[in-house]
Formats: sequence, structure tokens, C-alpha cells
Amino acid sequence: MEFAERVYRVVALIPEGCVTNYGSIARALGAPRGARMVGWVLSVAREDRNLPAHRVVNREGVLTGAPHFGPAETMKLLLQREGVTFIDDITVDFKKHYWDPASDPRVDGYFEFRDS
DNA sequence: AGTTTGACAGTAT
DNA sequence: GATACTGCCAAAC
Repeated sequence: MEFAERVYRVVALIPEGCVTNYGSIARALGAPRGARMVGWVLSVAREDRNLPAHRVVNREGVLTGAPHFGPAETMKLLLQREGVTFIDDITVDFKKHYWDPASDPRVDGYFEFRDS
């Protein structure tokens, strides 16, 4: 299975009102040092995938990908609409809303068929 | 085919 | 703690 597809699947599992970071996703996929690749995948991802990509922020909780959501502030609004709180204009309360992909049993299955 | 550039993160200083 | 440095690897040039 392709790396990009695995990323899509994990992102799709992020619960509403939660956020996670790039490194955690990479780790959950068995690519501990692939944080930048995850970012790259999301940057080329189309919006037609219904992916909650706005729930992915960097490790500090900063909305580094906001520019990719069209108008500035769009990403922030999407999160606020789900109940995510901010500590400043571009930073979410990361500790409070953090969701670890590796902690979700559904993600474990993705290790099984990873290659190609 | 070599270089640059990312929606990053971990370690070292 | 706050920077600085380094690894990561797929694309576009």
C-alpha cells in the first residue's frame, strides 16, 4: 500500500474536536522519521477526499497548514466549530485536544499490509 | 542527474 | 528554556 494512502486512512480516523501532529501520524505508520512526508502528502491531497486534514497541526499546536485551506482563518474556523480551543490566533490548545493515532486500535491493522 | 524545497521533529548546544 | 543543526524522502525544476 502506498504511503499516501496510509496517511489518508489515519487522518480519516481523527475524532472530531481533536488534533494530532505530523510526527505521530508518521510513527503510527511505521515511519518514525517521516513527519515531513506526511506534511507533503497532505499538501498535495485534494479536498475531494473528505479528509479532516484541518485536525493535523505541528507539534507545537500551530496551524502551519492553514494557507492550504483557501482563505486565511478557514482552518481555524473549522476547528473552532468542532470545539477546539485556541491559545492564540494560530495555535490550538494542543495538550487538551491531542489524539495519538497509535493509541487507536484501528490503526494497528495498517502495519499488516504495508509495503509495495 | 544534482539541487532545492517543503503542512516536521528529535537531538544537541 | 531557546535556538541551531540534522535526518527525512518525494516532487518539481
